[in-house]
Amino acid sequence: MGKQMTEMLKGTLEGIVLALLTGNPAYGYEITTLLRGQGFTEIAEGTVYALLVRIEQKGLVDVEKRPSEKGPPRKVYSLNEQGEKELDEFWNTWSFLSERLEQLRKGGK
Amino acid sequence: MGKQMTEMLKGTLEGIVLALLTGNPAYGYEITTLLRGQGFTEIAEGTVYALLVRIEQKGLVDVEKRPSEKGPPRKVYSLNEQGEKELDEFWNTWSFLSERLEQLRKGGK
DNA sequence: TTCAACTACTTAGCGATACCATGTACCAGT
DNA sequence: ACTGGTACATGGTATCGCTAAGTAGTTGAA
Repeated sequence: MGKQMTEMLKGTLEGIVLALLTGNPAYGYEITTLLRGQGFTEIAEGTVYALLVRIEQKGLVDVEKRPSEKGPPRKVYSLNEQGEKELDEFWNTWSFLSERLEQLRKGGK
Repeated sequence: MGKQMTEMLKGTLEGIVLALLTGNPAYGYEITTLLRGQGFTEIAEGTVYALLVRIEQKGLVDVEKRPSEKGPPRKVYSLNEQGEKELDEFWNTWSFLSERLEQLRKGGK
């Protein structure tokens, strides 16, 4: 999708992942394929893992290590209370930006 | 609005400014106050000027220097053809991201 | 058994962008 | 002379996504 998308994902990708995790614990590789399946075909694997490290360090998710049948053990991430709070704020920020942009698109000054 | 907004503006602020400039040439200081008036109260002045330098170097805008009655001369930016093309692409990228996010918000997997 | 392919996670270095802080400069009113 | 509004510029910082490469375990085909 190119450079524009790369820049636009900054700040939103984290929210996207948090949203994916709500009521649906998942591990890195799974999240990457999920994202790709939703059209983010060019998401770099390393990006997702780095993001997961970040949100873990920020205390937004709980982590549990589980064995896999076909590869190294998985690190399963689940959204915790603080993560839900962060996600709420994300949606607020997103809504604000989204509304401004839609207004601009309609030619609203 | 905080750190979340700062990150989210990366990639979108440029589009916002390009959108503001469509059919409406403006100078830096004016753009800054316009943005603040539209709710982006925390936009740093330096950010806008740096962005304007950037889009000028990318050839998205034409610049004209005009004297001001109350201060140093203004640099008036107007969107050119290439800028309109870039703005189109911006809206495409934005639409894609926006749709994905709205789907996520509705709980769509 | 060796090798490719898939699963699964990690990390060092890079580029782009917004922010902070500060500085320059011009003008008006007090 | 000083303050405040107008107008632009810049050097350094932090964040975040990408690139590229590596480590490791499993499976199945050659």
